[in-house]
Amino acid sequence: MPWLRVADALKAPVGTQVTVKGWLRTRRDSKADGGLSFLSVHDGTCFDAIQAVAKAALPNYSEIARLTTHCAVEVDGTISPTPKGGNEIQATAVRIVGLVDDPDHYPIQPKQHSFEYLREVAHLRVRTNTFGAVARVRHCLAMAVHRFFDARGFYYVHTPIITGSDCEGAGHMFRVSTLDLVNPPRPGAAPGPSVGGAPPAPGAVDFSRDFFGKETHLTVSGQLNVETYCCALSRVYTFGPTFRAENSNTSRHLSEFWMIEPEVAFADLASNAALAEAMLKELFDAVLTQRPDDMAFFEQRIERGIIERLRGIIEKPFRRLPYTEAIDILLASGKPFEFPVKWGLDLQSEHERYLTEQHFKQPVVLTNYPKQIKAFYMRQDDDAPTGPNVPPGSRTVAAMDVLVPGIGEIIGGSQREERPDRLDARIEEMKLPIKEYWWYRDLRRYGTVPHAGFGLGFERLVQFVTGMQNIRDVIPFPRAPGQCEF
RNA sequence: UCCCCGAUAGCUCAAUGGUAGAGCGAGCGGCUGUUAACCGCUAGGUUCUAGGUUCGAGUCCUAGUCGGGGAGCCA
Repeated sequence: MPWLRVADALKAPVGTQVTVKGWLRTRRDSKADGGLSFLSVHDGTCFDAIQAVAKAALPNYSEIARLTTHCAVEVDGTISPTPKGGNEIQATAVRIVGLVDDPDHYPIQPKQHSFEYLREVAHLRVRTNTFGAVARVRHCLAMAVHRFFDARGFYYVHTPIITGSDCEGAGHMFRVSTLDLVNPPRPGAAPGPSVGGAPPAPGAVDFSRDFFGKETHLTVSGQLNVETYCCALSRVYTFGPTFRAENSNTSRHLSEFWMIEPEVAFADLASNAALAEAMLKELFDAVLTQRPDDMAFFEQRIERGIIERLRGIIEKPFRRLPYTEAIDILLASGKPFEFPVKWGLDLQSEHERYLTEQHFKQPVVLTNYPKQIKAFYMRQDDDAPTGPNVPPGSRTVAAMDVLVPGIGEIIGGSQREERPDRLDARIEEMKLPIKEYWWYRDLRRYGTVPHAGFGLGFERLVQFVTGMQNIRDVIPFPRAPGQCEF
């Protein structure tokens, strides 16, 4: 008999002889027709399980009648309609492949479990409805990302995970080292082979003897590297893991997460924002059309209205809003914010939430932030901002944040500073180690072009699409401070 | 990292400083084309960890670990 995925067996014509292989969700027994068991079998190929009907006449029925949740089985049988509509399998054979040992203590039971509990059994939680659905939606989004960029002539660039520059500028980094932590080499200590690099300061650890001959870390962003490929291939993107050693304990932060970073040559901030908007809309559309089964589940059990919200976002243009105007709106709102609203200060969560959830009720692209609160590589705007709330002498940069209701910042990006003198001036101003940026600055010396890009937090995207509240529940094995089991 | 809250059976939760309980799940039986099934019986506990107060601590105190909500850092 042909082995069908459960997704295909559910659509197969009545009368088809099939084999399905998978795991039991539940078993229910009946004494009707001389005794039968209903086995709900799923294999992860779609949200639904298929019901197999096993009659007492089967030679191994006494074993079948003892099957419990997540026992592995192979079922041969004939596709038939159920009395209530839909397909089921009239089993001619049920082969028991793997039993569940000690079902009383098996961590996953046919009942609602809290997400906090399931996180402690992350190796098994993917067998549940919710985490199976999250896994499929996550895959669907990842594939849609690649399709979106491929269709527009972007090249997928594998930027390095290990970085030798500690100047990527986005928070604390994880050290990568093969040195002996207990007794690291120091100058003046027992001599050993030096791999290379500058002589260390007295008393400091001698990283010239480390694996790469210098200090190395896990990357906090592929952007600086991908800019080099952008300045040769025109349209590129990275999609890979990113590491932040920050002590963040929130439902929106991970120590290890995946980020999508496109970079486009001969592009300005406006086209950057347009790309971000087109991408998000296409991703939402992909999930709605390709995973209606899983999205129906999220709609029903995780967040009411999520499907309509995504549809609404696809249909309406995003709101564009310069930072200066956002300040005007916040000041005019009369809301008693906990943190001050003042031109030059960064917006707090409560301010962003007011804009997306109350004032506009839709995604908002905030642009042209004060230069003092943004990164060194962002392009300095030629025009000075004007308005009643702008202090004299203020300057902005071509930065953008895409804010969405519920999550907040989902994308951060900018047009990059392509003018060598202006870039150097910013590096000096911010007292960054200019020597470390030698190859990044070379891009401005040799055939510089305006270019722009952004970073999309993949897990935040999955969160937004599914309505899952905690980011630790949209990545298979979350890494967070104090959390690296599995 | 900061503020607030929490941790008791496999899971979700009760228990005035004085004998540790229920529902679900599991095992056994009954009933039923069942599908959050239903009914009965049974088993199931180092009350997060380490100290302390007390005649006596699940309960009070201290510290830690982990989890939740909010904030910061950001994606």
